[in-house]
Amino acid sequence: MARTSARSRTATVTALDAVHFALDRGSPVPLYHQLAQQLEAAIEGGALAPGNLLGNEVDLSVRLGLSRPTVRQAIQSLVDKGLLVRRRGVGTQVVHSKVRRPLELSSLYDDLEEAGQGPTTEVLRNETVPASAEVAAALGLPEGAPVTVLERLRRTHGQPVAYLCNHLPASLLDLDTARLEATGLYRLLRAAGITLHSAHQTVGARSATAAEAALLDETKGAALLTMTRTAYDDTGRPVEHGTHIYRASRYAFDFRLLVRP
Amino acid sequence: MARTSARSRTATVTALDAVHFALDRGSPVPLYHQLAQQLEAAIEGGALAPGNLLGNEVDLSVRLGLSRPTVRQAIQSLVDKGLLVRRRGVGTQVVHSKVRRPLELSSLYDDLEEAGQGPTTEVLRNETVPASAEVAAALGLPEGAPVTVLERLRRTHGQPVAYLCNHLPASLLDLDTARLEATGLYRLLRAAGITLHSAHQTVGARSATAAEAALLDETKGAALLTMTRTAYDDTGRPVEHGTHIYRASRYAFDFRLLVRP
DNA sequence: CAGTGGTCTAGACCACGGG
DNA sequence: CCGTGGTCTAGACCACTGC
Repeated sequence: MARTSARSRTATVTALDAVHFALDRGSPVPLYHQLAQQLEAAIEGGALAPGNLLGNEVDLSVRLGLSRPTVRQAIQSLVDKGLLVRRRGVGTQVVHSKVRRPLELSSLYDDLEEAGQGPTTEVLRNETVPASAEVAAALGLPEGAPVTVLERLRRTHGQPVAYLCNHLPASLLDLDTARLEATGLYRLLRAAGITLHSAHQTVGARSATAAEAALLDETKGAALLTMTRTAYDDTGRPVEHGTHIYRASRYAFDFRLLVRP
Repeated sequence: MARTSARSRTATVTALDAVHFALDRGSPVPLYHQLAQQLEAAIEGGALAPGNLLGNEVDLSVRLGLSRPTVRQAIQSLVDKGLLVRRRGVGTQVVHSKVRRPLELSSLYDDLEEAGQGPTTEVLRNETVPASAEVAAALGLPEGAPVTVLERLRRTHGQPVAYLCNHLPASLLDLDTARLEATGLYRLLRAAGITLHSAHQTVGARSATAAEAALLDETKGAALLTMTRTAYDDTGRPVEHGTHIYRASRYAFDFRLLVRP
């Protein structure tokens, strides 16, 4: 009884009290993930405004019928995503920034899985060749090993946007030209059971050569955005090495960073 | 007894067996973090080669005198850093890529906290002005609110590399010109107790105007790398908005991405 | 089938921050 | 001081993988 009155006395009213959570213990999706999704929905939907306290973890776990570590795991995943902030002695609150929708790092796909408009891809080249020294080094293969070389031209609204040149170990998969024109390379890799895990990128700029200008419908000397990337699968094996050239007048990289202390 | 023999029978010999771990329960640094650091050192030092299995978590926790969740937390932190991979039914192994040293995302600081060479910074401007519409929007302030505007020229080896223009809420802190020339803006922010948490960046390219060319010792029309960034502190409040211009001939962004499924 | 990581529980004590 | 998150324990059962 003393316990109960103490709890009700100290229980802080939070915006979370009004939110209903539906947890399905029979679902194959983990409880902490269900909770995280519903918390995220509450934040995105405005039920939890920026700066709102979440209320302490113990009360929340009691209310939800979960253990505290499980609740913590859910909250932690949102902290990792940058949606929540924890403060010792204070509580957990919703982050203040308004713009946080595309917080998932998408820059890996920015140029491959497009939003909205209708991008088209023309495959200029798709064949197997011996690896050059540079490609071999990037892919961790011996020089001369067979690699698939891919050259593509990407357009949006009929206008060229980017020239993409990629190299992959030939043993990895067969790339169908028709499929490549219909979808992105990364989708094909994923469909082949290859899950990307990390990538190393270098982004620079330079002036267009005459050939590049002709290909991209620019004038010679126009500013181009360049990117070279090596992507690794979840075991750390190099899977793809690409050299991309973008028309700076029609493309920019847009991404978010999370600083992990 | 049966237990013991069973365990020794099933215990897999791993490269980890040879590694000595020293855990200090009296230390203020958490056990899981001590373990993570020592595991990382073992990997970086080569005691654990790429592809090596770590051995199961239960055995490891017994050997270290820790609970399994604690060991898991240590391992998870290295998985998050991209050093380890977990596979159900298989085990935890060291990732294959050789190049993983600068896996911490450093691109936020690439241009502000330099490596090696001796960069110098010349402060061209450091004053308080009313916020323009664009700056006010980026910083979440009313238009006309006082902001500190900062213009700097960065050189390495005596050659200009970048022109940096930054805006900060004037209420945030006082920026000492002398200190700005001696260290980076982000170091000053950190020293003032402001911890950066996330940032939104846009990277593009364009041709130099005559004025930009003169400032950066380029020729008019030369390719420039541009970057605009808004940085947020750990509560999600905008802290800084910058527009930077880099000489593409002397600078490129180099960074790593981790794909979180 | 046996071994692995994946998830979850029900407690405990500590360190920090604010009133 | 008290409430918060931060850390840690000692178990449990499940799902997936590979043989």
